[in-house]
Amino acid sequence: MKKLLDNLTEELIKIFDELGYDNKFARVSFSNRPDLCEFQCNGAMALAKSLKRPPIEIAGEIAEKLSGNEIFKNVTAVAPGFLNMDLSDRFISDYIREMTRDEYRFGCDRSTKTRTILIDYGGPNVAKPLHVGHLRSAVIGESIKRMGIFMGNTLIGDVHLGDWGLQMGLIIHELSIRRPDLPYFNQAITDDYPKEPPFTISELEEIYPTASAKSKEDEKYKAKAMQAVKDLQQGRPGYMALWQHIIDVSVNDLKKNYKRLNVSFEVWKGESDADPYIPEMVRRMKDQGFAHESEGALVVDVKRDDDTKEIPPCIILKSDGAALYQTTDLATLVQRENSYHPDDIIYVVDKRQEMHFTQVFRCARKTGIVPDDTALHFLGFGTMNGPDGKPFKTRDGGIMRLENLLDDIEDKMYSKVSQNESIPEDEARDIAAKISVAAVKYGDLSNQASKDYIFDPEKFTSFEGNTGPYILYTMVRIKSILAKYAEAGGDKADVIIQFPGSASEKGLMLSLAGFNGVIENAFDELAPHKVCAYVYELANAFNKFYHETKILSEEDEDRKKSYISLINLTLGVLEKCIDVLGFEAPERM
RNA sequence: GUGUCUGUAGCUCAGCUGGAUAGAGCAACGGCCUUCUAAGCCGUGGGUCGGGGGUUCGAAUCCCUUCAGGCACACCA
Repeated sequence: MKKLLDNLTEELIKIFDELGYDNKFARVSFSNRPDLCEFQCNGAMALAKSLKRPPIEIAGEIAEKLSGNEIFKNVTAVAPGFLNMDLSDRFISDYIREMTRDEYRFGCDRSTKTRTILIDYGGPNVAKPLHVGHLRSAVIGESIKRMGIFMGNTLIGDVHLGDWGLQMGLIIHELSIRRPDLPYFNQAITDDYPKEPPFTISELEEIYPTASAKSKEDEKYKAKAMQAVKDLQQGRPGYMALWQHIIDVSVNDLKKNYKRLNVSFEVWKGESDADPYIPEMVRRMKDQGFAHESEGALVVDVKRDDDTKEIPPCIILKSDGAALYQTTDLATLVQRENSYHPDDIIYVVDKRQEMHFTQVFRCARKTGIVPDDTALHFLGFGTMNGPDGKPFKTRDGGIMRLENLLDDIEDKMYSKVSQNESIPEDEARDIAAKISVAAVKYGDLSNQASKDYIFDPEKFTSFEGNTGPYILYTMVRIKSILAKYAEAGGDKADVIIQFPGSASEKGLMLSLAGFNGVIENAFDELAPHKVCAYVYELANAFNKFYHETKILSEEDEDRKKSYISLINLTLGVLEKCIDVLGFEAPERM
């Protein structure tokens, strides 16, 4: 379905062409002065100079041509040269009616060329709990993934686990001290290891930091851990089996935590999956002359003449011959190219890693790991700060677990929801969980991803104004009306859309009509906050309409049906929007 | 030091492919529940858009400069 503004712009283009004016100035936009008009075109002012005529005259000429047009009404030229116009009642109601016929997409067409897009938005380490630092990547990435799918693309979300390297050696070594009796450490045994893991997730979460601390104080301990890594990489059976247990236990726990946030991944690949590609990749880089030695390390130069700053070379192998994280990320690209041939790869990672990815991207292009027609996107997000403006911490300054953060928010929500005594406890728990997710995700997503933002639990749980709960509340109101309508024997599928009967009704219609443009634009720009802004505007438009309009007590049956159709569409669009943002609304609250 | 991002109401943030009187929310103050959920709606007060130049008919938006803050700058990830 053609976007509203495109429809209008096309009308203007016709006029501009007739008059012989450059039609690039014909663009129509939503008015920035809703008190004066609904839409505007500023082209006359831009044209004035080249035409050497007063802008108001040009605008007047266009307005003249538009009189009698079926799409517009109240077209006026205003000093110094604005062209103001409103939409005809017929056009807007026709447009809305067409939206209601498209009950899954609401007039938002799929992209003309659909792509396979790989999105990397997890990055948790195994054996370590998710903490607040993992929140943004998960929330933003999930939303972009959902937008991409809605636009008709194939999206592959990859969690990209940190499941390789020293951390694994540390755990294995620490475990070998605590439980030397385990069969994994007995080299005589090479098969038939126990199916059950020898630890729980909480034990694992304690072992790792303990081992990490020991390794920093004790050189010998560290050396042994590094030896364990080497043995693991060479495929020592006991270690491989143990490693698999660590992964399984961790992944299980991670899935549980992500699920709470409505976040899921299509693939659970990790650094270990990239590891086998490293030797071949490095050899090719050497053979093809891309890599050379510098200060003992193997590097690929990635600087360019137009750089505004010095971009250091991309290190492929350290001077001791070991791979490092750039190597792993490059090998991951080899693996992704191999497995999926994506058209786009999007990294949703902390913006502090921008330099690293600049190097990796350039190196991947230069060495042909990634073909020229594969787009690499770096979507860097800012830091989540506490109310004090500094990185979010627990009360005593430690790292806050994501789980604990969500528990806190959920408890506060529950105490609020449970004040409504008509709601049984189970349902109240469920509602509180839904509102919490909405509060947290909307609070995050409504900020531009690239900026730092302040996460204030008090603010997020008070939920008045521009918040997730406000959106949910609006939706619950609509659901409640629709339920009562159905109880009284009405059928919301019986769609009638009449001409708008009030300013607030037309306002709601205009807001609804913007849906397809907003989603398309938000995905193009990888900007979920634009969906939030839209959802808020739409909820406002509905609440204003709701306040002024008695829907169920309307006596004119057709009028009532029209209202029902309109609010049903509103609910559908809101549901689609929050689905794309990654949360859902309860039936009541 | 170099680069980069940010600076908009008391607070938290939109707006930044240049357009009319710079918008929301919170906080403050004042209205609106015998009627579809008041977690709502309506209104009032609150701004040198960090400062200074420039381009333009027109600048929060583009350019230059300056101040303040964050972040990154090859063998950690």
